[in-house]
Amino acid sequence: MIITINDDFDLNKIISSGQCFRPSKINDDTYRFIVGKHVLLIKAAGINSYDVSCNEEEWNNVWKSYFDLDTNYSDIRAKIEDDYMSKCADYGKGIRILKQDKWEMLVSFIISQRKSIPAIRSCIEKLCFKFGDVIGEGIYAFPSPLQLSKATFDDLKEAGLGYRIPYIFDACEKVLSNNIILDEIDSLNDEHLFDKLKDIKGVGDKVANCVMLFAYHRVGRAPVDTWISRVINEEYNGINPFLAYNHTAGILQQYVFFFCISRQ
DNA sequence: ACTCAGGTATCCT
DNA sequence: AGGATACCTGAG
Repeated sequence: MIITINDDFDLNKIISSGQCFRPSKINDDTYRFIVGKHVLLIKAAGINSYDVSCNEEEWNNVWKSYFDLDTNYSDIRAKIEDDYMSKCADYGKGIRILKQDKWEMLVSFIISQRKSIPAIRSCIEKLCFKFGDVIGEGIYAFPSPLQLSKATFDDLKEAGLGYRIPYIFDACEKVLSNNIILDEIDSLNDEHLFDKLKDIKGVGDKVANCVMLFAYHRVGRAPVDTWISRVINEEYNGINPFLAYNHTAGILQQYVFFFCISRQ
């Protein structure tokens, strides 16, 4: 099926911007995304048009919101009045903030601490392969809380999780016991959601903000990692520029982050 | 062999 | 409250 997207949309930048770990480029022009048990193959098919492997119903019900297609990113870029931020936004034009699965983001960003992006990807794929459902030929879903909770300590050690293993078990336990209901806490305001996520072991400020931005779509949150911290110090005299952007801080953060990792 | 990676918990003051 | 330190493991 051919679909049309009239706003910023760059598949390569989206999967390279550090917000997701499983989506991949599977050949010269086709990209693969996975949401739950849905697998999407998508490739450019002309100006603003794309060839997608799903039908219209699935596109409307699953992928439109996943790609955040109701938000106008070119408008957001146009309103930036800060030179450094504008430079990053021009460079990152086409990035969108994906609306990803809450559990997957929680686990993924707990794993992400003190790991390189290739190492994070490798860990996550191992977990999917070992504990996730088969959803296609050689394609595995992200494991559910119950599926992950069945893993042994040694299983997770083999997957390369290291000292994060107890963090993952704590997340499983809190979710399975309904101590934290990931869908329900979506109704909380930013500060309360932030605190709730940080109740989970291994979730600090940065991970909580990433989960909020990439799963709960709290686009006002701008996670501060080593790259962003460096930018704050080197470009903004130690004063966090994202705090001034109430409702688009997270989007700008992605432009800046992508700019940084692309030029390392 | 060696450093560093999209941080966090813990232990200080 | 804020600073220092240890931490599993893989990629470069």
